[in-house]
Amino acid sequence: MPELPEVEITRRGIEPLVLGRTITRVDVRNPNLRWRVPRNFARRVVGQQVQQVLRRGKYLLLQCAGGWLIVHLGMSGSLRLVDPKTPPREHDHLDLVFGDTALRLRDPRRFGAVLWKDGDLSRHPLLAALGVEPLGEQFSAEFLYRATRARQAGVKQLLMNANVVAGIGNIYANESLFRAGIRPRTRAGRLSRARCARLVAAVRETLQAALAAGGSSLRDFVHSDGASGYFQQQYFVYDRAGLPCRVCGTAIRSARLGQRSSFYCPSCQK
DNA sequence: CACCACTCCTGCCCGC
DNA sequence: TGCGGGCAGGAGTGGT
Repeated sequence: MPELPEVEITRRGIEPLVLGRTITRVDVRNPNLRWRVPRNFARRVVGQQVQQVLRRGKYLLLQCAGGWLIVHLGMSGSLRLVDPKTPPREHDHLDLVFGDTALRLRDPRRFGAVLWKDGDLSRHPLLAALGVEPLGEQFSAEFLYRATRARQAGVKQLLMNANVVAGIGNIYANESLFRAGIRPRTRAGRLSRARCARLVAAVRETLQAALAAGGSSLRDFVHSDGASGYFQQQYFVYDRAGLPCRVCGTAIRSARLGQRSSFYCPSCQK
């Protein structure tokens, strides 16, 4: 599923092809996404020129002359650049057409979203409360230490709290905690400064490694319509319950934590 | 506030 | 072989 690295790779992939271009047509084949695409969507968006392609957490943001397009891929969404004449396949719900090329959203589960916001984006309710970027400078050991004080929840739940750090999903929360040697259930408020530092470094390394893996497949990822979807990686713990830890061989354990499946190595993580 | 359960939806896997 | 049931999963929403 699209986690932050996939969203960033998508951003990099579409940026050179949509930057400076004007939306000439919008085809909404199925408006029933996370939030229903309004009837006046096309009217507001056609004629807009894309000035910047940004990412905030897992939101893709296309800044246009008169407003912003906000795109979220949910858990099964993907954006591809296609020839607008290419017949849409099942689940290809929406096209943003830029003359001879189109951004096509496919999203079988329809947890994704496409929104238009007139004018300014600051204080938009979806973005206003988002925490720091995990790959940004503000996500530091000291930041995490302060953010975790007096928190009773497990550190994994805190890592996945977008109001603290934006865009860390279940897979990378699990993987980052493995890299940091910290168990998912560890109470956030009990983490030492040193462990916070290790965790911050681990999150960065994990996301960067995924970005590097995705970067190499960027061309396919963005251009080919037939490809299966997101880049595959080898995970240390995610979805590996019962399998041997890649580092020490101990069986990976799974546990339910805050409605989410968690995976950890009982030997490598304490 | 902090935390939790619930919700949207489909593909996939399992058991019968 | 086909079908029903259960489940995963991002993140907003609403309740305690």
